[in-house]
Amino acid sequence: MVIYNTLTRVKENFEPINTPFVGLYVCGPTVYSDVHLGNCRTFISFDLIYRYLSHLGFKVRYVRNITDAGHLEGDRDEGDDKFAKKARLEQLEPMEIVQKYTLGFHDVMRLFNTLPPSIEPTATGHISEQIEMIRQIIKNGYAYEVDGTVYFDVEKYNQEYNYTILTNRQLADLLENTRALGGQNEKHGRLDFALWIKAKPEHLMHWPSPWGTGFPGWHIECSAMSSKYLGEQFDIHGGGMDLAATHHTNEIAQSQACNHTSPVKYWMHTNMLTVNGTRMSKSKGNGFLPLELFSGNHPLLNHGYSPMAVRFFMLQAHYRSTLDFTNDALQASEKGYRRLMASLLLLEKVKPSDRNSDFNLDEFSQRCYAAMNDDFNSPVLLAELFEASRFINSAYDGKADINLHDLEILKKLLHSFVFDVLGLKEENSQTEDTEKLMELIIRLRTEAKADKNYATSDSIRIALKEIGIQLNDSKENTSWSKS
RNA sequence: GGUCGGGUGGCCGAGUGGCUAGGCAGAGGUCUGCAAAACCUUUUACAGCGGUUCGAAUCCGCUCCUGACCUCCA
Repeated sequence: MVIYNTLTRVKENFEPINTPFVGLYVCGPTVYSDVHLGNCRTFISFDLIYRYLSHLGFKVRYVRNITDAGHLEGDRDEGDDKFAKKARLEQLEPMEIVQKYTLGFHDVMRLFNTLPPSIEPTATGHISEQIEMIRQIIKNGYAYEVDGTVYFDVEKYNQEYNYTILTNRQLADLLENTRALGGQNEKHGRLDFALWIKAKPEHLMHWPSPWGTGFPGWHIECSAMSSKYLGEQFDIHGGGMDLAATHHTNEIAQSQACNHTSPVKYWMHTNMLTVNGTRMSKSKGNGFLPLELFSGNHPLLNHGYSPMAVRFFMLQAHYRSTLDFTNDALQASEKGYRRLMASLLLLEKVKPSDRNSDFNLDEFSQRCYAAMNDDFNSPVLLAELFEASRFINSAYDGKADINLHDLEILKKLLHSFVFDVLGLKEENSQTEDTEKLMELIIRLRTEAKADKNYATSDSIRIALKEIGIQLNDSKENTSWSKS
């Protein structure tokens, strides 16, 4: 299996540090507002990665943090804490904000059928670990304190290590291009960033520390928590591409400065979700909320899309490509998703043949694994699955053969890839009452049709269509589905 | 300005030297009281110019367009 490593900018063979164990750390959300769809894409991408690694038999410890403290507005190191600011706005305690949006995040993740991480640590729950790490960095000579605030000394660090290793930029260029930002008069260097920030009296969230009362800088939490749960060196660290240049660059620097080891073997970055070609982001205000998407309550949407249709939409693009979010594209995915699921249902009804199978299962299986082994290429996997889908439909029609042995293998294989690896699931969970009511309505309509009372049968069909129920007439019977 | 990507058929989106990606839409067909749904078959492509090669969407050069990061964001 190969994984594209941002660190080296090539696909590398995946060899865990301590196989079969795999340490996977993903930067989670900052829970001061609703997660938007772009955030979800990253977590769905890493859900796929987590699922596939597990499917291959790796024992994965998946750590995804919750940032619930210390995340500043802008890069002004004397800025407001995002939680405190939002809390004042909503007249709530900061931890109420954290609780509200953490629960909302989990709800959305559940709807998208993502597996929960093995550990979901919070920044506020690891203040002492962060303080300890900062102390060690100061002790090692890569940070300094100014009036209760601790800064990381980037230029000092860069004398011994390569600060810009992840983005391959020149430090000199960065120095030239850095704007005049807050806290500059305290900092020794323009690129220095805060590890610990002195709390002003009005700050709601603060903790005691060797440097006085304050709160941690954004980047230190991930360094502290990843090393605590995965060790000083672990296999995979992931996040959105937007985090690479600043957050992840600083994480590497902090860990190196603290432990003198490169913390991560494979850095993986997911690309952005775009709307009309522009990145979906909180600050631009062009973000979709998942619930708007599910309900269709948004000016850009014709109707609501189910979580699985959206998940399918995201899986149809590779995680390192930008993905453009349009109504047409979603509609296409919705239909494709239904088609795939329909053929899986049909597979259960395929009758095994005595003759040789017309489907080469070995080759099919190999192609599926080859797709995923090539840096988790889910679009190619889906293309393979649609080949199987076409075969299933033919076999169901009696136009192709599959023997009992192969049929069982095919079922197992498809279930593994569709449900376990891609994390898709059947959504048509109807209540018993609905099921019985629909049986009744369909029976009445069938009777009307038998009497050639087409006015009645057609009006039933049209009325159901209007409330979103599609009747599917076939030779033998009538079934229904949500349209 | 610096760094790194991308430009693929009506839309989305894979593919990195020769072999139909796939999905949706369109067209034709099967089925049907009509229709829808479903299924089957199927047309349209690699931004432009030049080069390397027996052969390039794929490698190289130039041009144009475009995105991300460099400032909080997955």
